[in-house]
Amino acid sequence: MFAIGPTWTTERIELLKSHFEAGLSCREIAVHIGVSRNAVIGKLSRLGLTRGEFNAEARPAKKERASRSIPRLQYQMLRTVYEDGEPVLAAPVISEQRCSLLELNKQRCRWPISTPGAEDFCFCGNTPLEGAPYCPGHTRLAYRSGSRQRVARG
DNA sequence: CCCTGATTCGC
DNA sequence: GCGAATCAGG
Repeated sequence: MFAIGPTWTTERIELLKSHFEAGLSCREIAVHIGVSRNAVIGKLSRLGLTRGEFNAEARPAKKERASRSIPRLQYQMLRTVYEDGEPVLAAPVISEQRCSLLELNKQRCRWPISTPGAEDFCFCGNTPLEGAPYCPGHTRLAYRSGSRQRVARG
């Protein structure tokens, strides 16, 4: 396949901004592009596209960060090493009704089927849940509630 | 308890 | 500059 050298290419950045402006969460953007959530946030911050960047201030140091203190960090790390042990993989959700942005409607799952450098920017287009922007399968992935997206299930 | 956003540090 | 780690809030 195509070996991706540079992490953030122009297409990747455009995709990042597109999804960011589309209202997608950093985690969703990350999983869509194929990078980590922090990578997306880091790049966004570097690009100056942070969502809380209205004023160039108003948030210097609300409570002062006591250097590298390790208060409740341990439990988070334990959770990570116990639960997470594998990278996030794309979901094998069957999207036969893929559609373009123009064809995207309320009756279409708006899951960005986009590849870094792909010419065919499409969406899932499946029937979404009531009140949900994604279809049941993608909703499960987008909002990993109840069970994590660990195992990929069709 | 889990997730999301933003900042900071290390490479 | 990129990514992971860390902190803080919802």
